[in-house]
Amino acid sequence: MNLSAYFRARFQTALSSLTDDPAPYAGMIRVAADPKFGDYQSNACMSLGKKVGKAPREVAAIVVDQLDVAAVCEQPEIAGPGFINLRVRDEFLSQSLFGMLHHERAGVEPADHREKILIDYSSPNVAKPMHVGHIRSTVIGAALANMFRYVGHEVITDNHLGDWGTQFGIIIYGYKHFGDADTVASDPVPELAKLYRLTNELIEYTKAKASLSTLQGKLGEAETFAKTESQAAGAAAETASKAAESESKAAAKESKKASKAAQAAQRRVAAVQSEIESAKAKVDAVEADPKLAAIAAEHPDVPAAVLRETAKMHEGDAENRALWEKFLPHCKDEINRVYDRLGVSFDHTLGESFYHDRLPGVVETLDKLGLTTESDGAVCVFLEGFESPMIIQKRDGAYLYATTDLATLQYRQEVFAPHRILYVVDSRQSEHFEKFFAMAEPLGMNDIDLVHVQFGTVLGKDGRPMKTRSGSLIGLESLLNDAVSRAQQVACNPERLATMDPPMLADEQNQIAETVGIGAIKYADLSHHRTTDYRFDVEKMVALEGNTATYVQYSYARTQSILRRVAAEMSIDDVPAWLVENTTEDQLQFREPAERALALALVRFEEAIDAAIAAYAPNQLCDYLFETAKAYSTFNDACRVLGNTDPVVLRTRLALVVMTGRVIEQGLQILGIGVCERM
RNA sequence: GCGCCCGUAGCUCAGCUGGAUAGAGCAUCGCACUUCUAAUGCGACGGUCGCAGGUUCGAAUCCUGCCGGGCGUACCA
Repeated sequence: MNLSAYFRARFQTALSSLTDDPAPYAGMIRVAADPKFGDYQSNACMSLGKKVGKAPREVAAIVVDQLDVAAVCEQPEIAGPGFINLRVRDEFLSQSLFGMLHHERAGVEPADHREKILIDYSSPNVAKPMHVGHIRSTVIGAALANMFRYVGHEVITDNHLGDWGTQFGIIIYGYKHFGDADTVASDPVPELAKLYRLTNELIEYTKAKASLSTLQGKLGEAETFAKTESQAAGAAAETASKAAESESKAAAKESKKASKAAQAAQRRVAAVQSEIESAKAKVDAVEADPKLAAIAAEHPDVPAAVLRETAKMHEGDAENRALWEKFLPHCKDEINRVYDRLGVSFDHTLGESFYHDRLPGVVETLDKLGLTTESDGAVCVFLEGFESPMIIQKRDGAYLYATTDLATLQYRQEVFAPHRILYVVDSRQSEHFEKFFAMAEPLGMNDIDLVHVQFGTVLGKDGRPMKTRSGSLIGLESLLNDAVSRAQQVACNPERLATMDPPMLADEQNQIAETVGIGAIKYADLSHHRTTDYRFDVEKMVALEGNTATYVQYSYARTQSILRRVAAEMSIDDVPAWLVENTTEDQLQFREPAERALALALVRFEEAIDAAIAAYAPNQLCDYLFETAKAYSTFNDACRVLGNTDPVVLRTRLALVVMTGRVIEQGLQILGIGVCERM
C-alpha cells in the first residue's frame, strides 16, 4: 500500500474544517527527515497556520484531534514549530507484510484511474550503427512502459524507427558504387554496415575538406577579434590602475568586464581551432590511406549524390525502392539483435516510412486551416512565441520530421486514441517538441496529453561525448560486450568460484556475466536522473559495491541462498508456499530494529513505483531498490534465519527474506534488469 | 543575439510542488568473520549547496542580477 497516499487522504479529511482547499496542505506529507521523528511527517500546519491566522502548533493540535490514522499509526505527535510526526504501528507493518506474502504484485494495487498510454521510445535510425546515445531512450522508455503496466495502465509501445531517411541514400549510393550483390546476399548485415561506413566517411571527408578554408577564415577573424579584445582589456586594466579613488571602483569593473570579454574571445579561437583539428583528422584519415584517397578522388561530390539517391527513393524510383525493400529487413535484423540482448520489445514498430503516404495530407490539412505560410520557398507554420517557424515542407518539396511527427500523431489518435503519449527523446529536441505540441490544439488534438520525457547526454569517463579517436561514436554492442566481459572477470573470479557448492559451471558463469553486465549498464543509466548528463564509466558500473545493479542483484542472490538452505534443512520443497500455508498473521512480529526497518522498506514498494511514475523518473525506483537492499544487508548481518526454535522469529524472518527477494526481483524486472539465483 | 538546461563533499551523483543538524556511493581511516555468500556490516573524516541580492516564520529548493559550463536556434533528426 502507498502510505503517503493514505496519509494524504486522511489529512485531506482532517484539514477540511480549516480550509476550503485542503489538497495542497494534505500533500505536504514527507518521509520523516530523521527516524527519531517517526516514519512520516506532515509539514502542513506551519503554512496553514499563517493562512488561517493561528499559531502553527495550535493548528496542529486541531488537525491531530481530527485526524483518523489509528489503523496505521501510533498517536501522532506535534513537534518543533508545528510538524506532525507519524509513526507506523508495528502491527500494521506485520499485517502488511503478511498481506504482501499472499499478493502476486507484492502489495502493489492497481491505479485508481486506468489510462491508455502510448510510449514512443528507442526510435533509432536503422542502417546506422547504434551507439551509446540510443541506450537512454531505449532503457528509460522500456522501464516507464513496465512501470505503467505494473500498476494496471494500458500501455502501447511504439518504436518510431528512422527507416526512411538519408541513411538509406548513403547505403544505396555505397551499394551502387562499391557494393557486391553476392556479398550482400550471403552476409548482408556486416556488408551493409561496411557500405554505410565507407560512404559516410567519404561524405565527412568531402564536407571537412570544403569547410577547411572557411574555417581558416573564421580563425583569422576570431584571432583578430581576440587581439583587439585583449588590447582593450590591457588598456582598461591600465586605466583602472591609474584611476583616481573616486572612479576606481567603476574602472575596476570595466577592466574586469574587458578581461572577461578577452577570455571569451580567446575561447572562441580555441573552439575554431578544435573544429579545424577535427576536420583535418577526417581529411587525414582518408588521405593517409591510398585506396581510400583514390576512391575519394573518383567520387568528388558524394553528399549531393546521396541526397539525390534519397530523393529518388522518396519519389518512388523503382530501383531505389527495390533496394530499400531489400535492405530494410537486414537493417532491422541488426537492431533486433541489440533489442534481444537488452531484453526490449515493442508492440508496434511503425517507422517513418509507414507515414510516407500521409505527409501530403498533413500539409493539406494545415493549409486548409490557414496555418501555413510560404517563406523562402518552404511551407512553414509560424507559431506564437517562437522565433523560427516549424517547416513542414522544404523548398525542394521534401518533407521533414516535423511533418512525419504530425502524421504520426494523427494516426495514433485515430487508431489508438490514447489519453497520453510519452516521447522519450533527447533534451536537445525540446524546442521541436514545444512547437510540435503547440500545433496539437489547432489540429484538434488537445485532448491527448503530450509529454516530452526528455533526457540528457551520455558522456565518456572524461566528461566529453564518447567518441573513438577518429571521431566516430562508439558502437553500442562493443560497450555491451565490454561490460559483460568485465562482469565475468569480477563476478567469476577463481577465488570466488572455489567457494561455490555445487560448483558453478561455465553455462551458469556466462549467464551471470550477461545478467550482471547488461544489468550494470541499464542500472547506471536508470539510476541517474534522466534530465542530467551522466558519465559512462564501465568499471564503476560493474563494481560490486555501491549503488549498482550488482549490489542489488547480490542481495537477491543471498535471499535465495537462504531459502535453499532452509528448504534443505527443514525438508520443505517450496519455502514461500510453506510459509503461506503455515503462518498466521499474529506470528509475524518484529523484535529487532533491523526487522522492522526492512519491513517498512518492503511496504514502501508501491509508494516508490507511484513516485517514479509521477515524475517519469526511474531513478526513484533505483534509489528505492538500493535502500531496500541496504536494509536487507543490515538485517542479514543482524538477524539469522536458520536455527531459530521460536516459530515467531523464524516465520517473521523467513517472510522478510521471501518478500525482499520478491520485491527486488520484481523491482529489477520493471527496470528491465534480471536476477541470478546465486552469484 | 535569443531560448532551454546545469553548477551540491576530493570524485560520481541524489535531494529541487520551501520545512527540523544538507544525503548516498566511491576514495581515505578505524572496528567486526568458529555461524544462512565479508561481493557484507558498523563507525569516523569530509560541504560558504557557483556568487550577490530579494520573497518568507523558514530557501540547496521560489524570484532577480552576475559568474562559469553544456545544448539548441528556418529547410538534418
